[in-house]
Amino acid sequence: MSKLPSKLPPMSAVRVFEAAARHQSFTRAAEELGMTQAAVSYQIKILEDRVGAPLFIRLPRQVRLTAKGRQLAPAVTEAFEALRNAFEGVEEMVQTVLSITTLSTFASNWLVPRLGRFRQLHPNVAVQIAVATEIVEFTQSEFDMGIRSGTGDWPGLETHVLFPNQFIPVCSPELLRGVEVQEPIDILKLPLISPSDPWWQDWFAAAGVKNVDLSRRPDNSLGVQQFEGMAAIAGQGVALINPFFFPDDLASGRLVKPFDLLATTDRSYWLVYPKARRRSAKIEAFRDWVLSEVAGDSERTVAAHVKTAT
Amino acid sequence: MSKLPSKLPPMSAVRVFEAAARHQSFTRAAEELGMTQAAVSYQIKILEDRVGAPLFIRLPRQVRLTAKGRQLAPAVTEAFEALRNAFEGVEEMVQTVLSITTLSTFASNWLVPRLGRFRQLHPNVAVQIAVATEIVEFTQSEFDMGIRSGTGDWPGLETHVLFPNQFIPVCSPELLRGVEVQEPIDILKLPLISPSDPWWQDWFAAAGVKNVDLSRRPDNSLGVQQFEGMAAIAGQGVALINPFFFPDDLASGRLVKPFDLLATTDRSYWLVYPKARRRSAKIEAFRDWVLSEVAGDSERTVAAHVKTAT
DNA sequence: GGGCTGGCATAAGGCAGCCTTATGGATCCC
DNA sequence: GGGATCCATAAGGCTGCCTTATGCCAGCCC
Repeated sequence: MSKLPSKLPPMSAVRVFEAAARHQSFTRAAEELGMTQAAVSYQIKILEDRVGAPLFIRLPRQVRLTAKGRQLAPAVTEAFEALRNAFEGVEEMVQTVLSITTLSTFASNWLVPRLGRFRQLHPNVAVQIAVATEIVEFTQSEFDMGIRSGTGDWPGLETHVLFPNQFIPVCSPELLRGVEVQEPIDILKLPLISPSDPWWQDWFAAAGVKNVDLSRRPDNSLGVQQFEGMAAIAGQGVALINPFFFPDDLASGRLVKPFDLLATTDRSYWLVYPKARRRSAKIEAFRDWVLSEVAGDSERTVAAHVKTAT
Repeated sequence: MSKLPSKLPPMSAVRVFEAAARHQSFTRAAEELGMTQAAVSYQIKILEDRVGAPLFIRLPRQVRLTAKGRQLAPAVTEAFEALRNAFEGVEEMVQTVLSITTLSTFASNWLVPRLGRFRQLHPNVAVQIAVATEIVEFTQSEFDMGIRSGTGDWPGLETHVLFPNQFIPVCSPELLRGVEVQEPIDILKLPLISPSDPWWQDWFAAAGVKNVDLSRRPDNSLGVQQFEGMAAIAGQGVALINPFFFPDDLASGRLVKPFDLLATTDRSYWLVYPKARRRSAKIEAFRDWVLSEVAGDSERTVAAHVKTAT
């Protein structure tokens, strides 16, 4: 006798009732719902049994709501209208909002500067960018896509490689003035922005310089390539950066490469998203756009190399 | 691209989502809905596929709504609340309102005078009485029960006989004053309330009086036994009435029976209702009460006969 | 008035969707 | 570290729902 939430009747039957009440006709309700008239009749009967009273009076060639039916119909229609609105709102959000988790420098030095072009291509998609320093699990977050650095073996994810994780020392042209830098080892004459960055060891190794001890150098480590690049541009020292992130600064000469030697790694930057959602229109759109931008980068890089070669 | 009403997702899944969102837990939602946790997980996944985005983030030992889920949950809960209210309202109406179609005299001279006792027995049931002169089809109306006169062969209906349709001439004692009424045929010395009533023929036949011509008498026919009884009480003539309808008037002597001869018919009064709804509590209550009242009538009738016999 | 049409009811039958059981993984807690 | 809690997933069975087919009833039209 307590106030049990009085189990709701089967929702499928309620939905059929709603349509039938609106149309005052089982046949037309069946059409709207894409099922047969017999199915509507069946579902209405289910509901009437459940409620314990007829909801329609069966007249020749038509049905009419009973008092109980009339009491029920407006509330049910209203409730379904609310549900429809709610789901439409969410579905619009699903289609138009694309949230992506990225790495800091990728966001600031690659993605954000280009986003305007994506907006022009897809004005109906709003991109929400979240910067994360650690890899974000899709199962434990609500991002649609992600930019990651790694080797690309993430089970369950669709992956697209963007460009390699490679490093080259850069600095401002002013920093080199008056300093003789002929061999890679000469770099050590200059201040390093992040001497504790392990990739320095790799670069020196690639340059044939062994046993470099950087541990005693003052560590100004900024942690984020973007800031290291900015520090280098400001003449504060030599930074080890990924040239993909500083194309304009390299092209304009704000940053110069004392040596054309790249330290490569086994890691790359990847665009990833859950395999299960690879069919989503907004995800396809963003993926295609990112890949086309990357392709443009490569062309420009090739062009730059050609120019350098001449 | 037009504004299609964007098909709603399966309602069963929505209902599960509503409970899960409220509890922030699949397990507790399953308990509420009386199903297993696996079923909840399954239905949520259905809905997420349908919506195209996750609605819950799966965290260790708990789930949390995503932004989309949070957008959806309140509206869905509200809609279901409205549905619950609507169905509760109707169900209360179903349980507490009993509508019955009756014959006019049965209502005025039998049912209404006794209804107070039913109300005392079942204060939570409100009886709505509708008087109809013709038989009302249950399939084309919304009555719970009916009082009918007939032979009781109505397919699909549960029937309970109440009392026979039988007739006896009655009049006010004043009408007999100074008139010699020894034999049935003497009735003809008195004015008849409804001489065109065919049952008069049957009564005279039962009394052994043949070929009575009442066609030339003025027809004051009132059509309704109740009124005919009232006219008789007022001394306007002899009425042919069913004694079950005038127990008090007969007991008090406001109406007297010149002869103790009943004209019987093959018809009776019946309490009927659709077989399909025979389990309804209010119907059972009303049926039991009516039958007990009828049983009381019979006892009183027997008592009266005994008294007459002594 | 007889055929035709439109609308709902009902029976039979088949398939799919839903639910259950069982298990595994992950984390929290004692 | 072991147990408990909570969710995901696979396998499998059953039931519920939908379809097809048919019937009935009443109105309509020629």
